[in-house]
Amino acid sequence: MSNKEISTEQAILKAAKNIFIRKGMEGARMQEIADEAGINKALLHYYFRSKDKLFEAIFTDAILKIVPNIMEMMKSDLPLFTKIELFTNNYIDAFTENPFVPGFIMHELSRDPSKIVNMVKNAGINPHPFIDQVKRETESGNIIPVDPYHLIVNMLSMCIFPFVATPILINVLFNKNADSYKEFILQRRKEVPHFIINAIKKK
Amino acid sequence: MSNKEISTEQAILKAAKNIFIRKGMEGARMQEIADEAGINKALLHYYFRSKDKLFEAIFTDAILKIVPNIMEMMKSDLPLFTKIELFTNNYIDAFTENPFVPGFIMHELSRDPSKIVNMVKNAGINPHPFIDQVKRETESGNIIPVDPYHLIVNMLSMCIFPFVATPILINVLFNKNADSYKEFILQRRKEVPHFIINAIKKK
DNA sequence: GTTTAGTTTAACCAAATGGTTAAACCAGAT
DNA sequence: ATCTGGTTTAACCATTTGGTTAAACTAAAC
Repeated sequence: MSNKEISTEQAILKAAKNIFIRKGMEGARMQEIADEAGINKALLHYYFRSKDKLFEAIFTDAILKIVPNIMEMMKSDLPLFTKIELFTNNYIDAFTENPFVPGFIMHELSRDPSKIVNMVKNAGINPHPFIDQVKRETESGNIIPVDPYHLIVNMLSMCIFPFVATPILINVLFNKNADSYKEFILQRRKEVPHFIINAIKKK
Repeated sequence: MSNKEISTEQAILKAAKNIFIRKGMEGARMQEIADEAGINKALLHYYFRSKDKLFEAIFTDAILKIVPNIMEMMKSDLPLFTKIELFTNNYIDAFTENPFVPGFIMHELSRDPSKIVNMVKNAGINPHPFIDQVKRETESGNIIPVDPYHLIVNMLSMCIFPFVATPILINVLFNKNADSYKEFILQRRKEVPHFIINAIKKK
């Protein structure tokens, strides 16, 4: 495997990522990807065999950017408020570094839900330790009572949605000021856990 | 315009809605829509001229299901906590009645952001009365200090995301139990404003 | 019955699409 | 120089796609 081969393959992956993110699986055209990679279209098939397989490579890479360490946090014995901070910070950090991922996954979620569902399940995500902990804290009277399922969904919502809705937020909320939006996203890291903890903290 | 014509047009719209929601604009095939409507494909062009125009009709209808009365709420003089309840309840009710809308809009948001941005702006959505109100309440010391932009985004996130992420939630959180998910969605109407108000209410 | 306007059909069209093929190219080894 | 294996190319392929066309159909009006 020569150095030149890695370069062509990487060029394809990079171009495919750009096009698939912008156009989705159905909207992306192999010729377009080849053009962006600066190669002959037949090479896409030489290296990746089919459009499906190329897409799979990009998509799997995207998913793997967010799933792995969430599990460790879910299983740990850390205090609830610390967990909430870790959970939200982990997600927001991962999305800040890879801002295309949430929109990409949500886009594919409507096109082919089973694939994403299987990948998330195969990653072994198990929310029950966290759910049990929220229940215990509620029963002990340590927090304002909250249904753990709603708490999880609220946390996910506030982490993911702002990245998915970027164009709307920039244009409607921030008057087309992308810098304001960036500043806003940086603040999310602190504001989201703060908001969530305030919602359940006894005073 | 005969009764028969309305029927063919409606059959097309109904079938197109189903297919566009499932497949998106790029993934939907005119022959497939025709098959589902039980008509000859040429009729799609006879009635709607092109795939774009047919899609436009479906999409505009979807957007109009959620935008209009949010404006009235934003401009009113109601107390902040009441507004939060109205805002979240309005959204959740609209999505409960039209569960395809959030996913459909999010899907199109990645494909063609400018269209959605323009539609939302043309609807005259102006968040500033609400933003000003949150600022006043914060300065008066009536609520826990919260940045109004983050508050708005949190509210939108918690209203919209659970509908977009339906397949993930049903399969990962609710063990494929669609009835549990439905129950969960019904609870959202009360849980979301409750959570939000708890987060900013002084105790 | 004929005429008319609207609706529908089957056949057709040109372009686009993902993919295939075989030859040319390249560089290292002999 | 030739051989070899890997890479790349241009041409080609069959199918699909959104759209067009002209004829057939339908029902109401006269």
